[in-house]
Amino acid sequence: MLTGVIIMLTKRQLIILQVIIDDFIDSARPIGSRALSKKDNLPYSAATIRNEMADLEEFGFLEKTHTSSGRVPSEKGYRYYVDHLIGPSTNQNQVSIIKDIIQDGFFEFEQIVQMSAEVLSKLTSYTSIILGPEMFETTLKQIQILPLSDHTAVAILVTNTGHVEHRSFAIPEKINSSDLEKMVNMMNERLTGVPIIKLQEVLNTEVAHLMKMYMDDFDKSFEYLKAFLVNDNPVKLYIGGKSNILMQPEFNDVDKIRSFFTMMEKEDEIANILKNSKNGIEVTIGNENEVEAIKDLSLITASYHLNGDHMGTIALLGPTRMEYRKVISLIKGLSTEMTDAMYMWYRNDG
Amino acid sequence: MLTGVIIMLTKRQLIILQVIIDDFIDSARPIGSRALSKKDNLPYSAATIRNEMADLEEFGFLEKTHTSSGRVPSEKGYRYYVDHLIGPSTNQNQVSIIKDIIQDGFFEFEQIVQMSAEVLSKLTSYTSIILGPEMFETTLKQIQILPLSDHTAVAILVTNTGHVEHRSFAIPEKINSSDLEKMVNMMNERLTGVPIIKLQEVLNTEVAHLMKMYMDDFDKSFEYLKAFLVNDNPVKLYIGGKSNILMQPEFNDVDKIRSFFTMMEKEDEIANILKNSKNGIEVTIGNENEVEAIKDLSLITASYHLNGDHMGTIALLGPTRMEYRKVISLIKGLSTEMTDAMYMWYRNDG
DNA sequence: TATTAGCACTCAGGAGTTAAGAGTGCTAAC
DNA sequence: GTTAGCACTCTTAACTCCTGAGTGCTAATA
Repeated sequence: MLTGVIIMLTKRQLIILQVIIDDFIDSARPIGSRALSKKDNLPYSAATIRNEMADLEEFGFLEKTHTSSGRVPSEKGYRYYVDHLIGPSTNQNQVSIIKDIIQDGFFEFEQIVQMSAEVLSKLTSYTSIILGPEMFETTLKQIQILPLSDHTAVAILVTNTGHVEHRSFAIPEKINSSDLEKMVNMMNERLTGVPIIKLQEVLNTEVAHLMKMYMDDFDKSFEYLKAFLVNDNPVKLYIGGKSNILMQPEFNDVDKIRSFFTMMEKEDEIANILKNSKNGIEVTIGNENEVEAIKDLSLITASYHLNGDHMGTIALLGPTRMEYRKVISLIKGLSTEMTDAMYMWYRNDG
Repeated sequence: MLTGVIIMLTKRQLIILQVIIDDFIDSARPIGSRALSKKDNLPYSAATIRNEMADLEEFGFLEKTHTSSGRVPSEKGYRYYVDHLIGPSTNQNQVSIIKDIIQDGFFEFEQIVQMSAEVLSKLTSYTSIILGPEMFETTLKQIQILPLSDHTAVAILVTNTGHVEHRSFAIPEKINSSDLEKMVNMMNERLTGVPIIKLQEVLNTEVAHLMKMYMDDFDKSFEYLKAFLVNDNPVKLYIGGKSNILMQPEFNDVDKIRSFFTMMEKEDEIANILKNSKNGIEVTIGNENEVEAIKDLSLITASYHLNGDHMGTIALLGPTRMEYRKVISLIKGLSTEMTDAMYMWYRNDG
């Protein structure tokens, strides 16, 4: 394989490479010169194509599975294909499915994300992963504590984005309902409008000493409440179509399936991969991935934004033999939609 | 195979049957007379055991995979094993793992159920499914509508069990915030304490005409609100360890894996199976299952209760070669715990 | 009479062989 | 520069052979 050299492909080589990759993406089977020469858009003899294929292999764009097999795209081949051979394709009507969901307006952002992940995986038959959104701009709207019985209550937290979290807890013996009410009022006074990521700070400085006045066994309850308010892992991962990959012929092997599912269970690791993705759309093919577990898969990521700040990441995970053209346009569309949706949500921030 | 006859097994046959099934549950491999005769608890020659095995096969408790293979338990064999050969086993320390979670008191019932499902599947390496709880005794505690911006708001519904649901929606143009407030007050007045399953009725009769007074484009908003309050599918399914079955050697075949995951996606169907399960613990082995998709699996179900009313079902789905002894005691323990937990939650119903 | 040893028989599964088919690389002709 | 032709390679599936595990039956044994 020639490396470190700028490779100029002839027009014919470009066409042949494209046809081979398109065919392989479609069929998942190696293709030979004879079969290629029969295709309408390739009016060359098998021998000519064989020569070109030999060159393309020398350049590193194609591979053989064994000495006398047909050719298969290499990772470098996919890279070239993604970078140079796929023009802009508009899956406008597919994007509009997602657009409709988002613009319905009746859904909370979280639901939108979940539904987008599911639609995305259904449209592509790959596994979709959406990270986010980050909470930079999210502020606390209201805290409410609602007694359920003499000794239990549910705490409800609402953000300006319509995100709701809640947790049940036991009311400490010494606290009566009027104490509780005062406490909540006090917290709302101090915490409303505070960005979620700053909650911990404000809680520790401003609120802690006030709380002490109301509660005798302050420590335990405060710690508990803090754990509720200050979520360690505020950025959520939405996964759609985990079992879609079972439809892909490359997962015809039980071990591969096993290792895929094992990998998908490590949500932290996946979140990390997505967090580190750059702005804009990014395609990482096979061994280009740094994480061992997905070195035989391709990952497409795109970010969505708010006022230029990176808010989250949309991703699709599939075999290296991926329908890049379709997938890229779809993800581009979705990230635009989600950026718009973010803007809509935060626009009239009360 | 002899059927319709009461079969009396000799003591030795019972022991042999038990050892064979125990061994197969452990190893998943057919076992032959020679290997059996070497076991400590079977001081008989291979020939003797062969004769007994032939009888057990004639009775229908054992099968051969081919003419000269070792024996494997038949479904009838498992049935006999479950009904007569497994004494009470107490996995007390395993049950206590779940007990600790439940009794922590800090979790909402829903979380408890989710965690139980996960622990159950982890302890067993099978897939756990928990249905419920039913809402017979659940009543509405509070409705709240919190404006997020000029034209969006989030509605929050809390039940007496600490269950919280919420949904964002667009505020109709013509409604101002004081209208909204009145409306919510009115709904709380009328709906607090109403059982969730009767919400629809009360909404249609008592609340509908009152609402009309406040809202001009009443219909759309009312319908939307109703859809939120009256959840079509109030009984939820919690699934744990979906990919656990990949560890089972019987799922060494991609097609089986595929059909399993396809089946698991049909949550309605699964919910139906569990809904129709009887009170108490129930073991359904292979073809005893009426649903086609699980005819080569075993399902163990147990119900949990409140004041004698069936509230929900705990289930484990695994290969017919299941660790029945362990699993049954575990599920028994869990259903007791969950019944207790239900009682705790509803005890001080405010 | 119940148990056991012995032996012929069966079958699954792995190793080895063969044949067909798809595809290649090279050479020579166009 | 392109193409036809041909020898060669390698996979895959089908077939055969062989071994080992296990059985059923019969006759000997306790």
